[in-house]
Amino acid sequence: MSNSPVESPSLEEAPILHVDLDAFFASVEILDDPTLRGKPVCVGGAAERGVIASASYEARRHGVRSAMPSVVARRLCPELIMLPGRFDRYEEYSHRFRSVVNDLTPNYEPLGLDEVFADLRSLRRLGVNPLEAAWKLRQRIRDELKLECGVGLGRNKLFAKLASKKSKPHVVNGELVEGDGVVWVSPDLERQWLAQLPVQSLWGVGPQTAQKLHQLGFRWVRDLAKVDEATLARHLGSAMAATLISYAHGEDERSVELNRELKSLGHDETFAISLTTLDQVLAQCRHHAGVVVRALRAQGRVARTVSVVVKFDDLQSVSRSQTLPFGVDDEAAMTSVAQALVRSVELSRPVRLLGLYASSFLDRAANQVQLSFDVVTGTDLRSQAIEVSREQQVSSASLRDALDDIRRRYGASSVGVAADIDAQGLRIERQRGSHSFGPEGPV
DNA sequence: TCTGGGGTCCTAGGACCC
DNA sequence: TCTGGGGTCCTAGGACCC
Repeated sequence: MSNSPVESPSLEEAPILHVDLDAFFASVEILDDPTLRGKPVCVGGAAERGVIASASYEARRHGVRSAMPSVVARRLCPELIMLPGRFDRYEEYSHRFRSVVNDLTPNYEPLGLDEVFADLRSLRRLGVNPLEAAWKLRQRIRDELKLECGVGLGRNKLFAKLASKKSKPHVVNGELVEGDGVVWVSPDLERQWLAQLPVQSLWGVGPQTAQKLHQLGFRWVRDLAKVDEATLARHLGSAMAATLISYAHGEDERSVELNRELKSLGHDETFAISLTTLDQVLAQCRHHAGVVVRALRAQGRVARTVSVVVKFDDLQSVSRSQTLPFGVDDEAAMTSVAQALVRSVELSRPVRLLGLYASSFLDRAANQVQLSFDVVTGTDLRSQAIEVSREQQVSSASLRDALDDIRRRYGASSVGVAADIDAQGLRIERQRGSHSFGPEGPV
């Protein structure tokens, strides 16, 4: 992989830049504790159900990778140092990282904490050379943050991202090979990559889609360039088919989007020991609701849609959601809705994960106006104090309606079951490996 | 070896309105 | 009496990304 010096692209040839910090969480931990340097370090859950979120290159030499179950990582590397993660600290570094990018151009789009895409086209008037800008950016990140990174340049997001991946260090036969630091995808390289890359290197092709494509006989990006779109759409859906065929021709219309609005937020937890009683599940709903409403308030948002996800030990998951006529951001309301939703799920097996998510956001201020409007139409208000208490009444009446609605949607019988379970306390007992609950016997 | 927690987007079907 | 087609919103599930 070489970029000869004469091949210095113009902004038209390399308008999109992608930066990716190396082993971000693990690198921050090493910066904060230099005694970790040179050791196999990773950040992630150490418990039985934990996975690796970030691994130092020393850990990667032993085969440890992010998204790998921690038990596997420990087997591959018994001396692995596993750290729980300090996400506030990573966010601080992430802000500093974005601030350095912002000095180059404000036209950037973050992806997670450790990546950004930037559109360099607005720098045309300044006579910016993309390769020089990329090297300078990389050097500033090294100097000011003491973090390593890879930078990719390309005609679009597709190639910029493939390039930054290529620019990074990688492990070959247990040995670390330095990356190039900055990679520009020249037209020659585009052709070479489109011909030689496996389908799973494309954005959006994960294990499931890769398997489907393999079964259809498509292993390489070049194979996808010859496919009939309608045929592919029958197997992957129309959006995925159109996207992959575009990518296979080197086309990617995605723009660098500034100031993307948050669309949902939530909290979920995989329990080290699965929950086996309704009381435990309801208590977790309350806990999750607290986390979610604090995040909502920090964003100045209220959410109209509340969703819960329950994942069982067999990894099967069930979701329930309800869209309210008003937004919520208080713990009691969020807890009520979450608990009503979770009661509509048949909890006959141990619960491995519980998730609670909020979406369909409204501005907090807009929501108050709406609640006030409801009040004013019905009443002649004489004081702010009364208005506030009436708002609460309206809100709780609407909330009652919403809870009734959830019960209605899942039928009177499921309400009855839920009520019975509630009254008697759900018991899930292990009986010769199977589970039963309440008076109903084995399920 | 057996899969986290933060998110995004897509699909399909049903309800409802015009 | 039976029937249309499009648009929007909502719900459940699935796949993917970092």
